[in-house]
Amino acid sequence: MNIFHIFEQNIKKIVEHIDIDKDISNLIHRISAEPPRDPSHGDIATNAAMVLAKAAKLNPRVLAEKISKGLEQDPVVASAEIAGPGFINIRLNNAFWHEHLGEILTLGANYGRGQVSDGKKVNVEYVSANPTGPMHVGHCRGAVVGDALANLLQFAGYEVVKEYYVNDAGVQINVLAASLFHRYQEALGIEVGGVPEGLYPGEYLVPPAQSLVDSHGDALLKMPDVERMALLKDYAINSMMDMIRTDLAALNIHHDVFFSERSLHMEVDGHSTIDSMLQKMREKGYVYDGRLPPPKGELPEDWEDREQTLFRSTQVGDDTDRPLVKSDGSYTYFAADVAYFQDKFDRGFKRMVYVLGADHSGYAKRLKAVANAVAGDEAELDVLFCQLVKLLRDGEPVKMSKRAGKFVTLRDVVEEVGSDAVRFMMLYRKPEAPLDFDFAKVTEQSKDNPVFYVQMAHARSASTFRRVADEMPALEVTDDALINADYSLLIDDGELSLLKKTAEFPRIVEQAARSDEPHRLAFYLYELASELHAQWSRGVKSPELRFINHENAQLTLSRLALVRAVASVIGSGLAIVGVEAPEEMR
RNA sequence: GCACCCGUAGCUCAGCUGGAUAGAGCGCUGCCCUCCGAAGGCAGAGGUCAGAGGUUCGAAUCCUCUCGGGUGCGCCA
Repeated sequence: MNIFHIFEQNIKKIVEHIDIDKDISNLIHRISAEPPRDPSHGDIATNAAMVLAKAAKLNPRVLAEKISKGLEQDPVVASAEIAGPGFINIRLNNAFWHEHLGEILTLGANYGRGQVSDGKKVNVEYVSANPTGPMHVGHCRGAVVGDALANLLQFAGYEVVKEYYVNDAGVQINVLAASLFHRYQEALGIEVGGVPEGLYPGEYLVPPAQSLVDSHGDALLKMPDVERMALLKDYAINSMMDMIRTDLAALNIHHDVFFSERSLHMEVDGHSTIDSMLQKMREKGYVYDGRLPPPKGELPEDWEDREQTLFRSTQVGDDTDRPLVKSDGSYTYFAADVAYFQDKFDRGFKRMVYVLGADHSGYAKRLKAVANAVAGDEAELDVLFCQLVKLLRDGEPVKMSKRAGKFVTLRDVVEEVGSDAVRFMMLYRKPEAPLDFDFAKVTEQSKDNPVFYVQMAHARSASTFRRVADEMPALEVTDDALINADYSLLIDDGELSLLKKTAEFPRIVEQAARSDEPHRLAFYLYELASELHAQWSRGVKSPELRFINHENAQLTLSRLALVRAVASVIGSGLAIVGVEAPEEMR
């Protein structure tokens, strides 16, 4: 399906038949077949001659001559010219591209699918915002990148589970419960004054408090402390997670699994998941009691040197060993994380992807260490970091004050600019680079705005089909008719160039999936849209190039086939990105 | 002090894991509809790829160092 792979294989076969004394088996993998940067160089370029020249003791151009002879045996190869330092530029004849168009249409939504993996289980964990309040813009980027990556991997053939790690343990949840209780008392009309220092001041706890009153009345006031606290915690976590799920749904994000940190701490028959993980790790020699050197740089005020239970992560690549047990005897967040990874591994995942914010960059090493200790080379772990998003309005930074509780929520952003614009813009940059997000620009309807530009290409395709139904009612434009159209009528340079761009899709998907870089898809979609708009505009100037030709039904049909192929690929791409592919712009 | 990320056109950024003359959008200079295919298209100007070494047929890309910017550095989650 990926035509570049096909030719790469062909080239490798040809090379094996060329007489070279030296063993070249360790060089073969460096041979590549790629679209040349400059399209005038042809359809496919290969570096084979340059890679092998030394071993063959031949001038690269001489070796290239031999390889190109072999390539020209292939009936679909129109020419194979030697250029520059020894590149071979391959030009394929139109018949090849025409046949490929048929393939795109036949495969439809499956074109480009399933190329990287054969159902390997991957766990993609993303968002994982603390359930102590609504999601703010800071969460947005990781959420979108993680979701698009998961879609991409799924499309590429992995069996993907989208997972959210719910940090529903620790003191923050006690604070949340206490904050809810404060609002609960307010809702009952009890004079409690303002929200005390240290509790969450946000108003988002007011509605859950009210519904707690509706369902329980003042029953909580009479409960024993322990019982009340337990109820408040459950209630608060559930309310917050409901709120978060709603926010995520507005961004077209739906996780398969919400994994509770608290469940790792819960004891069954006297021991928890973390207990047994610790036991296992102790047997493997990764857990010991010892002292940690004080941190470098500024020493924390309450630093005390003490013996504690440590994880020997330095043995598996970390900079320092990590504490597992706090001074009050409870487990650290890190301990839960080890158990969590163990759990993922036990669930059969061969690959774990963590999408984290840039402020967690220091966490990568210890996560990898954990993976190493738990799974050895049975599973791999990748960490993706998303840099910060700078919010702008007409070029001016949007002021946010955390102290006043006046941060921009994710919901604010989605409601203002829409899920499509948010998602596309978050992907229109590589994740490790900071991102400017200007409210004014992303809602603009012009080519200045990539979301709009790509969506319009899809809408234009759809409108072409609407129009042909209107203008040429006698023409039967069915899927069958398009698949059986006479593609040999497509000979215009612009049409061929559009077709070739479309045919790059499987390759882009593969590269993006292999490198965990969903943003490549967004850029590709922009390029493809641009090709379509360009061809459309040529039709403005030269009516004989229009997709719809009233005098020539056969030509119209074959051009519509091309348009359908483009729309289909844009549709697949946008689905991965998680953005709607509209039938019309409004 | 240490670790990770970033530095490419005036601005915002791509650059296909080492390939040919480094690309796009915005901005700038021109051009293309007297609606029914301009929410668009075409062309031009604009670069010491932060700097210095190294690796090789070949470096924006890999290695080392320097400079500049960001983030994080026990018992928080």
